Amino acid sequence: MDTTATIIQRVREEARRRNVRWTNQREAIVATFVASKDHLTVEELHRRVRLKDATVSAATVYRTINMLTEIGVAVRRQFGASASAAFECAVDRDHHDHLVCTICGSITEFHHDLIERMQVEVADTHGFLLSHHRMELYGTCGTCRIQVDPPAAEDPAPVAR
Amino acid sequence: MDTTATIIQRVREEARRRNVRWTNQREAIVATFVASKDHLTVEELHRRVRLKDATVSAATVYRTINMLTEIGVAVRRQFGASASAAFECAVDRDHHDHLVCTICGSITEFHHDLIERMQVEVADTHGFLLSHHRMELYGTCGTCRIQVDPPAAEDPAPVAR
DNA sequence: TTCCATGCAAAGTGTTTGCACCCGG
DNA sequence: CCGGGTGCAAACACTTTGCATGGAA
Repeated sequence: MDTTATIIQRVREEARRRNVRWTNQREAIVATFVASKDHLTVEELHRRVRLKDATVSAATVYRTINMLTEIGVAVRRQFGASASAAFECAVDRDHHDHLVCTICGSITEFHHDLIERMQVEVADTHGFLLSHHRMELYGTCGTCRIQVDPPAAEDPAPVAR
Repeated sequence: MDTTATIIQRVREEARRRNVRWTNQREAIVATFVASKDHLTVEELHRRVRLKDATVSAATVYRTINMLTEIGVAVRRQFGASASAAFECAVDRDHHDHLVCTICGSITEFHHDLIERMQVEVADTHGFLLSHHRMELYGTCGTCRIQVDPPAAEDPAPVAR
């Protein structure tokens, strides 16, 4: 089990190895990022970092998150048609895909080994050497289903599409 | 089997039903779009439309492709980290997912029923009511594998990047 | 002291929109 | 004619980048 501090330490060492300087801004950004367990947009990450150090600019957050993505500490995601990218910390995390609620936007992670194996098979069948994939399932989460679909539904069914 | 003309006719009727006017620009854009069997960006579609009618603006292509997407004639896709969206004609096409070659960018469509069923199952397990999904498999296509991985490689390997 | 990193603002990209004019129904 | 459609340019949202300055090593 890695504490936030341990992860930061690791990133710091990786940075040193690459002759990347360790600044206060990076410390603040990385600390905030690895402490966040959800999927963050740059804007949200910037907002949280500002609480610690109000001088950090958005440009630096972008530069830092890109650096973290390059060294494999962050993973970039792009959900739905949302314009902005979301990032999640990749340290000590296994590969997974996402279920996205189209009502409330909540994100649930899942891993399905058989699907993964079949994806390799599909790639194989078409002569592709699979390197990675992107799979997002969109729908209505349990909580929203209850609110959208009241228990005693007497309304005519909505037109399918 | 539907000819391009038949499809245009259908779109035209759908437009009339919605009190959407049929202009020369729309005729040109829709005709070009349904005749294209590949995945087009707006820029590429605009380029092709201009060959027929040089006065059509990009704004109109955006407005028209958005209209086509709304009425279900076009489907918007977003491959990889590419900034621009790709559109494909949805008329007379069944649902499918994509294999994308990360070397040459070629796109292969596929459908795997078992995967689809398991996706529903995954959603179910997490209390989600699945509405749609997005699945793209990235890798190296057969053609590129041969060129990237030459049978008898005598050249020094290029620096990875 | 040497460069990399930063903040700022400007530039870039892909897409949307306000507006005056145009034209299909 | 009437109201939606169009071209143009400006606005937009997100992200990157040039530049002068600042700070880590």
